[in-house]
Amino acid sequence: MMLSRLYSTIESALQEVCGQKDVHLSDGGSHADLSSTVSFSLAKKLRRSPAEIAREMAETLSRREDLAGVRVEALGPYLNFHIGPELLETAIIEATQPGYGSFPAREERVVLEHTSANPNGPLHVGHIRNTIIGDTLARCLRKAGYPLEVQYYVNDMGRQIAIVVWGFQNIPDTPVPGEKGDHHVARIYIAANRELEKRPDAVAEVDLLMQRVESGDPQTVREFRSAVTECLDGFLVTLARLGAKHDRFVWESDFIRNGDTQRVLSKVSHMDECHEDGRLWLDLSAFGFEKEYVLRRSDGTSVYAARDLAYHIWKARNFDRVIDVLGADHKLIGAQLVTTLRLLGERPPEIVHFEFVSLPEGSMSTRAGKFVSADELLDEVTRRAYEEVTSRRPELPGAQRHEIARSVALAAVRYDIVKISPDKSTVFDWKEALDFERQSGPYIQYAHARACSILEKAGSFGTAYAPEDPHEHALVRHITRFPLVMENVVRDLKPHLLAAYARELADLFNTFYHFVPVLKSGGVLRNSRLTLVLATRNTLAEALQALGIDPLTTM
RNA sequence: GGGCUUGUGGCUUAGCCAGGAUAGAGCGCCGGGCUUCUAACCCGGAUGUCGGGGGUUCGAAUCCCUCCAGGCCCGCCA
Repeated sequence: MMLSRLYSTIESALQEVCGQKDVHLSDGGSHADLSSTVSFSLAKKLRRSPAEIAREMAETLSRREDLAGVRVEALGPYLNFHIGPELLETAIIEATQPGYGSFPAREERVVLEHTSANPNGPLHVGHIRNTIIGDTLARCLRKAGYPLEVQYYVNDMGRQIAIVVWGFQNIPDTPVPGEKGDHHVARIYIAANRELEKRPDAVAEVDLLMQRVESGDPQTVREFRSAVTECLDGFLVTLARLGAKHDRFVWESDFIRNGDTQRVLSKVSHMDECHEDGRLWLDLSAFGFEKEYVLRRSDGTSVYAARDLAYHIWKARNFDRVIDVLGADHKLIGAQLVTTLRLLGERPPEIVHFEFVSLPEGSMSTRAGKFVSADELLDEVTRRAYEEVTSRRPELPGAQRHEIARSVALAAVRYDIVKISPDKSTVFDWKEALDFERQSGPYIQYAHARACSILEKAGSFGTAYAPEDPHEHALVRHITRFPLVMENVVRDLKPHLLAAYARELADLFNTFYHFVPVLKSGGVLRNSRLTLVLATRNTLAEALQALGIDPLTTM
């Protein structure tokens, strides 16, 4: 908080001094805490050299009361701001407190939808990119003080589900002992698709199921519900293993049953863009959409887009900020949805799109049975983590080794996914998934565990702030930036920024650890270093928790 | 064909929206470091036309145009 307030103080001081709004203020990199390149743009206006302007501005700014505690200096054309020791000391002490990086409670109610995979087979390594991005954002939003509800939108009446139901009716099913519901549903779904390819005539039976479920035929509704529930129960187990929790599961069919879909369709029918020719569709070509946005079929049944519209109107009216995490394949439909909601005068969602995860042999497909399931991934990574823990800490009891392995595996999986910017498509790689070294979740956990170990051995100590080593200063500087990073993550909805921050903090701590003795130092130096270790430990823990990773105290 | 998006050392990637100070990392490679607070660690080295070309600018990985390559989308599916 302190640093972000300082940022705006410096910004307005600069604006006053140079008389323009854009003051080119940015992170000072390795040169300073903050720096400005405004002298370049002033140089042209004033017809004087940038360095000269910077020097004068530095003098003026140095005399300002509101910048007390900040050292301003000109280095060539650059205007550098160095935050003074008193301010840093306050920030470091703040960083030792639980909840560092959190903000006071806010009024704005937020709803975040993530994962929402079709219940026709287990979550795979593509789906969990959605889960991990979504859950990390959820944790960050909560930490940032927002009242948040996390929702899973259950697509319980799509064609895929009709195929599953048809499969349960028509495919001989031999139970597999110990098989999870979602894997069972996938087995039926894959077999049903194969069968339907052989018997195209049976497709009409699937269509009939879809009509019956929309009209509310009790028997069909029960069969759909039962298939979906079986799959969803499997999802719940996987989601729990991933550390992700939804507050509410919203069933798509509810928006048919409660009349919302009908209501939105009748509202839409009065729009200028609306056309009815048996079907009901919107012409959004004025907004750059070539394709017709069909909402109701000629047989009278609604299309996914119509139910989605009803769902989003419901969210818009009950929350102040609506966030969806969706795959890149939903970009077009998402943009159409946003445009339509705007035309209807409803609050559109902020959509976080993530690009696809594919396998080395090509794209994943539940229908074709070509996917690596999240359960498989977690099992394998946990197995490897257990091997690793056992070879490093053979003296620990088995139960504890299993517990550490579980946490390490989750850290590896979550971090491996969240560290990559969502707009990069990726290829799933077992070697990378099983890597517990640098730029991994376990690496950051390890730094945390090391800090814990020092603090445990230290016993009680007095708080102090007297950094002298460059490694200490670097650590201090990074720790004080944490609240700014959290603010950026929830503003821009970019969880990978937090992943990068945590890894950098671990890097700096490990270097500090190597070069700077803590327990062996004495007097105020020892207390100062222990305070810094405590601040690091706490900041790492806060960041790890926001990433959904357990801050292990030993590993 | 049209739209969206990505292209940064051998591989993976940050930085790009809000243009500036030697383009950061990791893996792999080469060479070092455990009688010292947990070596899942640390230090040093080699490796870069920031996809190609043009433009804007005092200054471009970053902005604009264009071309090339990959991914996604373009259904009365979800």
